[in-house]
Amino acid sequence: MEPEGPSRALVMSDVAARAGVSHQTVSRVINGHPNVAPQTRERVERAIRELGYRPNTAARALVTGSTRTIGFVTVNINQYGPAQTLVGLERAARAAGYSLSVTVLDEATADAMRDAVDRFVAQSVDAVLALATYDDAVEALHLVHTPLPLVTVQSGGALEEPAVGVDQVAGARLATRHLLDLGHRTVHHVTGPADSQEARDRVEGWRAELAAAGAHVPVCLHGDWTPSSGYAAGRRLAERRRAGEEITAVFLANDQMALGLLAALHEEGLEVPRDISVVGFDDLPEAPYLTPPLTTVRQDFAELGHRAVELVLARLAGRDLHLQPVPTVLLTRASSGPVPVGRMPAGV
Amino acid sequence: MEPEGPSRALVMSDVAARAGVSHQTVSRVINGHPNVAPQTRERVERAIRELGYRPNTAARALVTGSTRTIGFVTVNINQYGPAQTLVGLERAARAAGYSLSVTVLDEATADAMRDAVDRFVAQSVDAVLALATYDDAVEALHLVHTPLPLVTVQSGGALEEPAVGVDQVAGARLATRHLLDLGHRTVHHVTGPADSQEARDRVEGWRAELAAAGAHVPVCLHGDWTPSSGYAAGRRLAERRRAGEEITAVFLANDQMALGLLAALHEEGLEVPRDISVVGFDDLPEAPYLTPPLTTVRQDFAELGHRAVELVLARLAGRDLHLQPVPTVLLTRASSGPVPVGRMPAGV
DNA sequence: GCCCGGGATGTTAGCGCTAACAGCGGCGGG
DNA sequence: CCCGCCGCTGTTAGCGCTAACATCCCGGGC
Repeated sequence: MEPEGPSRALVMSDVAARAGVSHQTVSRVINGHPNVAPQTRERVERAIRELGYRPNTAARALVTGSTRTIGFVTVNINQYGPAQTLVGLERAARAAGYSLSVTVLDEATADAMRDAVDRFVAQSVDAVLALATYDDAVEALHLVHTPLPLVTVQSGGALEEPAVGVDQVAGARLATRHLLDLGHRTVHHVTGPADSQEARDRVEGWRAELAAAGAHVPVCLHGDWTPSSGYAAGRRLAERRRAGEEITAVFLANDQMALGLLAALHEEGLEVPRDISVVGFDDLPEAPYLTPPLTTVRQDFAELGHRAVELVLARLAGRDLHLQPVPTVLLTRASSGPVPVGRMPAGV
Repeated sequence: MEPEGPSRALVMSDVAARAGVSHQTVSRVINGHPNVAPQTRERVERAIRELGYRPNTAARALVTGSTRTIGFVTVNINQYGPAQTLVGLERAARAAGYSLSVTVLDEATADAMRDAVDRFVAQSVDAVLALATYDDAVEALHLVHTPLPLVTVQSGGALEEPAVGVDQVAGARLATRHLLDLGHRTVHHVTGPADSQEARDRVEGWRAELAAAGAHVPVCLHGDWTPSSGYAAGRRLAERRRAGEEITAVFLANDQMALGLLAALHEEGLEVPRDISVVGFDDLPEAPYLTPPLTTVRQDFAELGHRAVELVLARLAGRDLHLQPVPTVLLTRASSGPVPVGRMPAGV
């Protein structure tokens, strides 16, 4: 007879009434406190189930100060890496009972970063995860004065603050070593943007491996992650090759640039890997279907997300954790091959 | 002398004290209520600025019942489309003063979908946005009984519930018409997965345009968005062509498949566009750098996100809005060209 | 048999904010 | 000259929950 529609949100005392206990006992059951009689606990749990009760997070957040939400701020989510990182993080956060609130920065300036973190603070997230591959972003993060734990993902470099990342240096060494093993006397490199720590780490790995092998370290070509810049690099390399320089292997800081480079080499009449071997970084879904299929380095984003959340949880618990960088895997495909005898250009 | 560190969160009464008013007046200023003397308003605003005060969203949410958060649930964020949609949504939501809480489904099952929406309900988001390109997801959404407004993005088809989407049919017609205009007698089509409404819409557009032109409608080849399936389609088309079938133009439901198809045609010794013209859908960043650069259809994801949020806001305000689908643009590049005379295969 | 300790439960007081109402002046009209 | 209304501001009462304290009851030790 009473006009009780499906509306009028359920609250804790509704459950309490049905179970014949006080709302505080319901709270205790929900939060898994000890000192609740097994029989009472069962009764409350049944009431919760029957009513389909869900605690109000806002009220809980107000009193505990914790929203069980992690803020994630990033730029360039349309890039493969960041998108995958987001997926990995969300999955790991969800598994840990947290939800993820996302902000995609329009630009990696200190102001935008500070604003994003500010909004997260106001939103009372428990922690902030920042994908900080760009220096601007990293710097901005340093300037942000926040009472909450901040964990940077993929910031690489000198890590004073808690951070997780993929071992870019090792990945680059893997790629370079692979090419040297194939018999190339040296390996050329097309970098990512200079203000990206990731890009610099890949340069470092490439250089280290060449040095370790006693190989000549050529001057880098500079790219900016885009296929367009890879295309330009391809043109320039072809030209230098025509001028007599020995160029038989190229390692590019990402697959998108490799794609552009392949297009340029093709137009220049150079064949891959017969004339030049090409190795990329990222393992885009399309990498196996390029012409030719691209040898590349894969990063484990699921693992990265997992460790990032683990680190956040540790910080939240007051523990300090020191995590190793996530390892990478080399995927050998047709774009890299041995230097054919007699195919060397005119020589020095 | 007092031990006041940078901590101890700022609350409204701190601002009130500094401005010499009551906390309620501060609240009024923040929420833009009328009936506050200009001078008082100014004093309060200054205090807010000086203190760097930000209202606590949990407390506000508790009393207003609104968290100013929108939940977004999606699958396959590593695909270009979904990732771009996310970016568009986040931007639009932020502009409207909302934040976006993201869930990436592992699989598009009803259970997973219901679970995600449930979590959003518990989180008291104000509305749920669902990227529902797959039937499973759409069905799951229908089953979800939720007290909050639910807006589907890109679900296409018969829209009973509020939804926004890109005009897939028109996009596919654009692509098909372009190829017919180039002189091709008909256009072959490689579809996306059968359980994707988007994919079916593209089929429909392709078929409609062929029918309108009185052209023969060939049997579709079936793909699943992956480069791999495009590659397989390319092999089959090449074979059928060798068998004497007239195949001079292909429209693929996305760029990734087009990429795979280009690789297959290349291996088969077929030249694009001399032997076969190819048109994709999506305009991936790498599309201009494929061999040859890919003619494709671009969707406006920023606009899509904008309209989705607009629709959510309208629903929240109790208004009902009927939005037109977002238009698409054809980008003509080198992969599509006229049918060269005398290049026709042996004929029927 | 009485007192004490501790497990199980209930009661109370906020968390920081907004909405509703109360109060308090000043100005215009009767 | 006084009343009433209105524009501005302050006061009070929750929103739904958890933490701290209060209460009750039962069993064991002296």
